[in-house]
Amino acid sequence: MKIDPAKPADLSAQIADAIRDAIVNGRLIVDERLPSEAELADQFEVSRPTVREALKRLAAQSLIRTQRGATGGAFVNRLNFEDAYSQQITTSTLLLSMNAVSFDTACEARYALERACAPLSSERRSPDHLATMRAEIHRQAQPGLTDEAFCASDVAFHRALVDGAGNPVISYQLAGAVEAMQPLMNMITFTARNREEIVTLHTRIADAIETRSASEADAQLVTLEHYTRQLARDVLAARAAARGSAP
Amino acid sequence: MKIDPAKPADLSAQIADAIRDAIVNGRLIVDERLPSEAELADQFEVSRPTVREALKRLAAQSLIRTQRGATGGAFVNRLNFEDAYSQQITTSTLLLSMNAVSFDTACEARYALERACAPLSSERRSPDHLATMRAEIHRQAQPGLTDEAFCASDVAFHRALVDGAGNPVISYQLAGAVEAMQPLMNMITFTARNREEIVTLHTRIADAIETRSASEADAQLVTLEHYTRQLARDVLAARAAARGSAP
DNA sequence: GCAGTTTCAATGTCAGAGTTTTAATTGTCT
DNA sequence: AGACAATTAAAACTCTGACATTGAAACTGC
Repeated sequence: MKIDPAKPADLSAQIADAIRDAIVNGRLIVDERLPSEAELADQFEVSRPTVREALKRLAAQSLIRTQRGATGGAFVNRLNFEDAYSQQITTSTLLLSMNAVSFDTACEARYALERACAPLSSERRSPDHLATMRAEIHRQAQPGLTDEAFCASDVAFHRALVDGAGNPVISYQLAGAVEAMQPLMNMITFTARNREEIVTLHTRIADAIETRSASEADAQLVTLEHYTRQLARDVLAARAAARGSAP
Repeated sequence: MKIDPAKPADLSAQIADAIRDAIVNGRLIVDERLPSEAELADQFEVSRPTVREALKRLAAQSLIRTQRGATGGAFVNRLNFEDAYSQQITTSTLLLSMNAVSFDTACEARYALERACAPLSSERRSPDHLATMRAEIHRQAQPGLTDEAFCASDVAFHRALVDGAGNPVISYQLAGAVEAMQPLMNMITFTARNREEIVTLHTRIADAIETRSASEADAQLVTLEHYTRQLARDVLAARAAARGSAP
């Protein structure tokens, strides 16, 4: 872990890569303390600011945490699901917004993955998950709700559905897909009439999960997917028409 | 974007957050150039090294890229799927290895998500994807293959299956789940006898995808999942027994 | 024995300077 | 005029050295 050929790229990037490698390959274990910045600077034969830049890179990925004081230093971080969630959500959001992924593609991915956990959720959901779903449905039926709040509630509902599967890996994988779509969903502003339809479908899904009928849940998710994608097509077509005539 | 209360945490973290916010919320667009380090230091009223640490944090997440020279500077990066893949794979790998996620849980997640894209893959797979799957199956049947190479080929096979769905969002979401499991898979070293069984199942899956029979592909994936999980249980039980008697 | 104080090593931050890279500009030659 | 070479300038990259801040451990006084 002392390799550092001064040839190609930034020193801080090379150092960060070396340390990251050591962590991923298990040469550095969780909660182990790295050498102090001064010692690292010595080892890699660079200055302390350069080492610090490398450490900041790792901190940005939640691979290490730092602590000040006499017994402080940089420690290998135990990556928790929460940190991973938020990273994944930012990344997914940017991927969707910057790569011009069509709403249709994102929608397909989301529902494909969500349907995958419907059977598991039917089997394992706790009363708590059901209560959350019911509460969100109730909120979605309130007439005064803003579009943003409706979409947030929509996300919460689907998240409860996913979490009901009781598999943190699936929850993690899906967090990005579901939450990252919220801004796109907001663009397809739902009218009051749309909401009724969606609340109906959500209710049927919750019913199916409650009675543990996986196939029914799947069927209702398919309906919801088709409905959402059709809605998006209509909105986009209307906008295209408006752009064609008005301006 | 000039907020910076000197109260709670690292300045570099605060600055990085501020800029990240600006990017995510679209106040900074792709390929837009940030102010130079000196100008940023001026704006935020900190020193240049502090600004640099903040920029390195963002660079670690592929949110910006930097370029030297007269027209250089920091530019908002267009996040591409490749960068997102590798980030996701590191994160997933660490999540699995450090959080003591059971092999069973990881396996369940992987196959649940993979089954979700079997119908799409059946419908859309190109001859190219089929060829890759066949080639990997052929490689897996070679007797001299090391365990590591077998597992790598296994990953390549499943990746082709996922990519066949033609949905980059799904591919991205699954890259972590599939590739991150490789180290775990390596621990469950396959004997030659196991390989035969797996090659048979892979062949059936490829056949099903080729003939576009989604239900058959799904059924074979279920079989493969059960087989893999049973295998893992056996290996773990054997190890537990060995630990109970020998040492 | 315990409360308060001091010590000290570590990170956080700063100022200033030199180095390297890169592109645009300028100048010269054909 | 157009093509190639030299100059210039802006920017990131790196270093040195210093000071500030923090927090636990050692130490002191009672």
